[in-house]
Amino acid sequence: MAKAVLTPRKKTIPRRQARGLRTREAILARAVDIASIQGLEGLTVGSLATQLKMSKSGLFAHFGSKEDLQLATVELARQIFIKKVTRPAIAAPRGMPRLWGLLEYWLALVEKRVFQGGCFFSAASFEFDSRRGVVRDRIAAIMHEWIGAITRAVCEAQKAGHLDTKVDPTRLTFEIHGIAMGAHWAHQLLDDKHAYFRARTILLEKLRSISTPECPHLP
Amino acid sequence: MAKAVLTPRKKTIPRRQARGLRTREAILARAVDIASIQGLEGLTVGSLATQLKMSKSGLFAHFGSKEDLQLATVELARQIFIKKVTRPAIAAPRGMPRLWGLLEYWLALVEKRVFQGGCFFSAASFEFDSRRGVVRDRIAAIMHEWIGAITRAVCEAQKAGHLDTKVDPTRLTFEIHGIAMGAHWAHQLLDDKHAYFRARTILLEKLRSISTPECPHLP
DNA sequence: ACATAATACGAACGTTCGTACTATTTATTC
DNA sequence: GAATAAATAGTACGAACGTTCGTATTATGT
Repeated sequence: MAKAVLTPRKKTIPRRQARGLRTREAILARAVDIASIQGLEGLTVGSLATQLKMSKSGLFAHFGSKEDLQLATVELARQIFIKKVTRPAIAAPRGMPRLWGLLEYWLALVEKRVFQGGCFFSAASFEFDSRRGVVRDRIAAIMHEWIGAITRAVCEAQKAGHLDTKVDPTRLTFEIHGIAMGAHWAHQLLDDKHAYFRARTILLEKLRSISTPECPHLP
Repeated sequence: MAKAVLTPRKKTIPRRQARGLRTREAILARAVDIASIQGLEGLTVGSLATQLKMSKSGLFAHFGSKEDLQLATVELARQIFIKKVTRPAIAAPRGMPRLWGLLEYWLALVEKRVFQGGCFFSAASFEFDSRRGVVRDRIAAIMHEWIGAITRAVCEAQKAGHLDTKVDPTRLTFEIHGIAMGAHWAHQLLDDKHAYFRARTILLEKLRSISTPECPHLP
């Protein structure tokens, strides 16, 4: 249970080359899915090795510790999130279109089951929110990043004259984020088939109700 | 790993008496706290026994299996939730006061850290939403119950003439629930000190905006 | 009081956990 | 093609996992 927190990491991991990097990728790809289903603690070296038809030791050699594996898994999940949500959204012009892009791609991410077990970060958030250590810190940092991205999009929408400047960006972000997370929850746990439709409707109406006449068309 | 799903539970647990029930209560009280921090899977027989200065076997004798322990833990969490949220809220008169009571007591529950690790059911929801089995089913059923309670309160508020009858109760519940869950998330993971204040403000303004002139005073 | 049942314990089961050390196989480099 | 380094496998470890069993201790009912 108590990790060797004091002993500095000794294990030397060789500088990986093409092949090593490929297997590492394969491992982490699987790890992200397992973690999204079983949680980052439920993600075990043994099950991961079995599923990939590798030996435990061969797999483990790619990481210095389980904590490293968790960290790397979180990192890949972040990359996927950026690729599927943040980046496509940034392709849209600053202002309301970009803000809506963030939300739409986020909802689509979970709806399309890019992570087998629903929203990776919602699950990880609630799994680690009462723990300590680098994994929790990293998850929290990424979520700060995400909240920051939404808040920034709101501010830009105000600067672009698409959104009423009287609304508090932090507060709006809070609302938006809660509703989207509620959609994930209702969809995953309660099998609410209309969860995403409802979330979209609510978010769209919310945004419309505070948008200016100059705001570009919303879907 | 693979549970004996087919074999019916054989283990005979004696009909508990005063003493047995007392220790069982003590076990479960601790279990709820551990589970709210470490999750229902992270809740282990060994750690539970150590913390209670009991033997593993003596503790385990109170339950037929770990699954039973988890189930009993969930059940106690539900009782606590009912005691601290549902029941006090029902003391308020039907309509808007009762609806607001549900929300206020719910937020207070987590703010006052009744469960050491934040919101027990939000954590359990995201931990089990991609699994199968009786534990998941029970959690989902309890959450359905809870959503039902809010929805009913909304309907009553409409019948009482406190709330605009044009609003869709299911949809309003969806919104409300998302925002409250977002508050738990922001508070627990991001250490957002204003999370509950913000959530209250948002919920109150939301309710005010759709309340009728006949609606009793909101806080 | 004595018999019966409830309660708790200690020890052990087989399994899996994360991790470490040593081989062996597979690439790369000279 | 031999030397070197990377990549995987093999084996073993101590601890913890859930669970079972036999036994001692405590309470209850007669």
